[in-house]
Order: sequence, then C-alpha cells, then structure tokens
Amino acid sequence: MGKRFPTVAAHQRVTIDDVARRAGVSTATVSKYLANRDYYIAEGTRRRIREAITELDYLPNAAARALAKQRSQMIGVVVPSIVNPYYPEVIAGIEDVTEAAGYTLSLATTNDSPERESAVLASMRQQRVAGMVLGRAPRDEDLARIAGTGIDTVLVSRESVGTDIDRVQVDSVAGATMATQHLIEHGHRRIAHIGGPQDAYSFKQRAQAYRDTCTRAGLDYIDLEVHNRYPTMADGADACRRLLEKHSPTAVFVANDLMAMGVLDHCNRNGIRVPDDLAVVGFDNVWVAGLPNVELTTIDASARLIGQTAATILLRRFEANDSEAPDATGATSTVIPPRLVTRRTCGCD
Amino acid sequence: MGKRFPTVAAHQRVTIDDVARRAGVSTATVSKYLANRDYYIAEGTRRRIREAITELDYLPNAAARALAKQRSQMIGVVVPSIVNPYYPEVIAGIEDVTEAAGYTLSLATTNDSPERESAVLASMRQQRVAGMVLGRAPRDEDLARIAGTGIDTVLVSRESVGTDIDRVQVDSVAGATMATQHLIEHGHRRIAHIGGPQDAYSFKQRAQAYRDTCTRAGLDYIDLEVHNRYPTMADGADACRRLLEKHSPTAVFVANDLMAMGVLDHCNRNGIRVPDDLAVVGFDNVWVAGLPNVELTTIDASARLIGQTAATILLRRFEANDSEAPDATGATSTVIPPRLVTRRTCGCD
DNA sequence: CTGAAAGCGCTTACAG
DNA sequence: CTGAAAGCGCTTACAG
Repeated sequence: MGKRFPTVAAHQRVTIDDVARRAGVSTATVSKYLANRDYYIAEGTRRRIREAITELDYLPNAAARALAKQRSQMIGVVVPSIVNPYYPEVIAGIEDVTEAAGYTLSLATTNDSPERESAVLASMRQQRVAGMVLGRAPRDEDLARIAGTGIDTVLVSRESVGTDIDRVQVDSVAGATMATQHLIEHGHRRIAHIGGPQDAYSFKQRAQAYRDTCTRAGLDYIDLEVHNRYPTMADGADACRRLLEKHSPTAVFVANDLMAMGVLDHCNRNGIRVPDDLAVVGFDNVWVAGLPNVELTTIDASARLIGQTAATILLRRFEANDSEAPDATGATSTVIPPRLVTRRTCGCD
Repeated sequence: MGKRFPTVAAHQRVTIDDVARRAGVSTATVSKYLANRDYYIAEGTRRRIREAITELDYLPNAAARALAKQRSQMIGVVVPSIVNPYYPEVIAGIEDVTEAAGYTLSLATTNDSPERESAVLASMRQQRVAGMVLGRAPRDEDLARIAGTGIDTVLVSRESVGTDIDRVQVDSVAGATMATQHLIEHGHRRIAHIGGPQDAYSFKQRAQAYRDTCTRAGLDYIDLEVHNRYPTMADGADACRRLLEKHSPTAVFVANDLMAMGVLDHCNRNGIRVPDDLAVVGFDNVWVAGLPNVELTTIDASARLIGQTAATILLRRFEANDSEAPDATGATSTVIPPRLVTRRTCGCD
C-alpha cells in the first residue's frame, strides 16, 4: 500500500488542490477557470481563484493536463539539420505562430539518418505531440505509423511527393523559371544548371523548369546533377569544376544557395570573374546569401513564411478536430510564391 | 458519474494495460520491464512482454510517465535567437549528448525580450522540464522562481556573472589575449578594439584582456563600445566608420564575428583593403566566418562544445539528484579554452 | 453557477 | 519473481 514518501523536491510544487482550497472552491471550478472558455463562473469566485493563483504562484502541470486531455500542447519539429541556415528560419516561422497559440516546440534533428528519423518520430509519438511539422518526408513505414496515431502533420520537405499529408512548399517551378528567365534577360545564351538530387521532387521540378524555360527561349540546356541529398558548398564547387571542364556557359542557375556559394568559391579560386565571366543565380535566399562579400542573386524561398504557414495549417487542423465537423478535408498542398532577389552575382547592381 | 466516451482518436492508442493483458502479466511487471533497471523478471515473462510490445506497437505515454515520476524527460532550451548562427550550434551540441540519454528538447526563443523570457521560463516550469540550458542569464525575479522549483539549470550565456547557477563559457580573457597577441605578432602597433556592450560580462572581459595585452606590449589602446545587446553586422560597420574617422589603426580586434563581418563590409565599400590597410580578427568562429569570400580570422568559441558540455553537466546533476547524495555541490563554472583560427583577414594565408 | 468522482496511463513501495 | 492498489495532477460529463 502506497504510503507516499514526501515529494522529494517538495519545494513549492503547488497543485490545483492547493489553489482550490485557498480559494474555497472545488478543483473542478478552478479547472474551469483555467480552461477559460465560456464557462459561467461567478465574478467573486473568479476573483478569489485569480488571487489564489497569484499568491501561490501556481502553474498547472502540463503533463497532468496532457494526460487528462489526451493531447499535449506540444508541436513536434523534425528537421534534417539545425546548422543548415535554412531550417532555423523555418523554425522561427513556426514559433511565430505557435507561441501565440500557447503551443510549445519539441525539436529534434535527424542528420538525415533514416534510423535516427524513425527514432525521432517514435519519440514524438511517445510525447503525444498535438501536431508535427516535418522537414523531410518520412518513409512509408513511419508514415503509416503516424497516420495510425492521427497526429496532424505537415510537411515542409523540399522533396515530398504524393503522400497523403498536408504540405507547404515554395513554388519550385515558378522560382526556377524566374531565375532562368532573369539570366536570359541579362542577355545570356549559354545558361547551365547545377541541380540537386533528382529523386527529390523539388530539385527535379527546378531542373525541369530550367529546361523548359531554355527551350521556350530557343536555347540549349546544359545540366548537371549533384547526388548528395543535402548538397553543400563543396558539392557546388565540384559541380562547377566539372561543368567548366566540358562546357563554357556564361551563366549558371544553381538549385540551392549552398551549392551556389560553392560555385562562387570555385570561381574565386580560379580567377573566374563573377558575374563577368560567369553569372550565378541560386535558390533559397538563406540569409548568408545577402552577406557583403557574397551578394548572391537568388530566389527567395521564404523559409520563415513557410514555417508560419505550416504552423497555421496545423492550428487549423486542430480546430477542425475539435469541432468534430466532417473534418475529412483531404491533404492540402500549399505553394508559396517565390521572389527573385537580385544582387551582384547575376550582373544587376 | 463519468461514463467514458469512446476515445475520440481511438485509433490504436495502446496502453500498458493492453500489453500486460496480452503478455498475461500485471501492468506493474510491464512497467518494471520498461524501466529496464536491475529488476528481476523471469526470462519467459520478459520475452512475452517484449513480444506483446512489438505486436501491439506499444509506446509508453510520456505524459503519464512524467506525471507518475514527477519529472519529465524534457530539457528546456531557451535562446535569444535561433537565426543567429551561434545558437544553432549550441543546440546541436546539446542534442549530441541528450539524445543518447533519452531526453527530448523543448525549444523556445526569447528575441531578447524580457517579457517573452519570463513567459518562456514559466512555460518551462509548466512543462516540468527535467533541466534547462539558458542562452541568457535570467532576471533575478525569474531566477528565484527557477531556484524555487529545483529545476537544474546551466547557463551558456555570454553575459552571465555572479548568479548561483552552473555555467559554461568560452574563456574570453584567453581568447581576446590570443587575438590581440596575434595581431602584435603580425607587426601591428596601432591595434584597435570594437567591443560589445560592456554590461555583458564576457564582452567586458574581452575588452579588458585586449587592453592588458596592449599595455604589456607597450602599445596604446583604442577601444570603442557598441551598445546593442546582440551586436550585428550593421553595428560593426558603423563602429568601424566611427573608429576610422578619428583614428588610424592598422588592425582591429572585434568582439564578435557578426560585428567583424560588418567591419569587412565597411572596408569593402570604402576601398579599405583587408588585411593590407586594416587587419581584422573576430571572435566566435560562427561557420559563416569560414565562407570563401569572408575568410575571417577569429577565435573559436566552440559553440558546439559548449552545448555538449552544458548538457553533460545537466546529466551529471540529474544523477546526483537520484543518488540522493550530499548533492550540495555548489554552482560550477566551466571555462572552455578558445582556439585561434587564422584565415585571410589577419594577414596569414 | 458549483462540486463529487471517475478517469487519463503510468510508477512504486509493499506484500506476497 | 510478480501483482494489487494508491497516487501523480489534471479534466469532464453529470447531477445538483
């Protein structure tokens, strides 16, 4: 029989019972007060509870609440990396909207390891997060598990395809078209493309839009693919070298900023002047692209806006769940319009 | 009387009872199995439980466990910003060690707003996080509240001082000394310093170490202070302008990389050649400092290592709490040795 | 407008 | 080696 040891950290650990006792009401009433929905509570009662709470410095226990309500106030955020400058912006965007709504962020990083990803998703399930935003499309197996739990999820992955999950992404086709078109307008006729791994859908879209735009303009296209799933500066530099060995483009559209910066680096080291010898346009507009000595012309993928949008969609799902309405709105796909940011490397400025 | 509505998301929501039933044992036994400490459980029982868990795809409910154990498996991480390249590295470091230990990260950003900070700390208390690492020293009021809860906390703030909390920081004195000394060794005699807000302890230390080093070398010192709490590139550029209006240093040691990059920018725009006209050394070694066109010489503040160390300290505290030992080890202060990273802007290379 | 009581899904001393 | 039962701190239909 559980003789209860005095709570180890007896410190102040004040509970709803303490508040109720002090205010001279039942815990049920305090709970209702806390829920602050449209419960009717006498003004006097309300005041006494309010006072008791302040006097005791009471903060409800989130775990107890989560257990009772069968749902936590956490939103899981799973990204491949947090050091990559793209994701912190997405996360900031998520926080912009979830904070106000009273949600908390549970963050996990996968380093793009499948095992780690499964583990992380399991952890999110254990935590019974209210929703998740994933920076990478989960594998079918994990996807099924998630679906089974009914945890609302939105993908901000740049590589997601036909999964039945809400998704928000930048419009890669529009962005790549703008980038290519801009180079054409600068007068270039030999425009190359350094693409990301083509099994990632958005990279594929970017490459295709590049080709289509060239074709429409009556230009040949020269494209190259980098296979690293998360292409880095080194990949970009290397691709640039390969490209220039065989071809002599006057401009290149690079599928992401990190690679584009690698291209700049390669040019720098090899006496290739940018933009005079080679104009460069990237994709993403990570903040680093705007640095003084970088000044990369690029397509703004609105990472922060994507985060905000993802969070907004999640909150909307929550509401729909509550209202117990038909709710069967299928998975949505939101496309954020990109924006061309002209700087030094394309020849503007 | 609570006639229980069928759980809305009845999906699979499998509980420890389901596992116990399926394995033909009591929930207590399953719980012991889960705790996997040195409980004695018959091998057969152990196997049946293991099978039941797999078959049912059971994942314990973290909220229930947290409630029962009076402690969650979360570690709160509170940083001023997540877009600033310094903090993601710290966070990555924290995750490096907490992940393996089975802890989860609860992330919150304060934007350096005091109100937001109080709110965030309250949220951490509500969540009953097992521990916290704070990127900024809390105000006395909040500090007292935290102490009251007994939540283990470690500061990685660059501005912390005499609070009674575990702390890990880079050795600012050693770093600033190395930076200044290096410039002296390059033959400079007129070395300036652009400092951060001097009410932040580490910035003060850096300025003081700079002065001391100059003095020891028989040089005059010229220093300037930026007041913005989180000094940016713009602050650095502006400080550089002010500096050059009145003085003609041949080198400058800048108190953080962001400002140093602003200095580079200012020079760039005004035809001041780096390092020939002005040598520059920063502090932090955020990854951006290593970019091809930046190549800033700087002091590596080991952000990731700081994160790792902070997390390690936290875990050690947890152990001490469990062992119920004298435990009264006072607040520790860990100092990480810095490292000079020479690149282009100091004249090396 | 308010309260009694069951229930959320675990853990843990105790008693076998 | 195993289990019954109390307790963690909330919420919520129901009955007043």
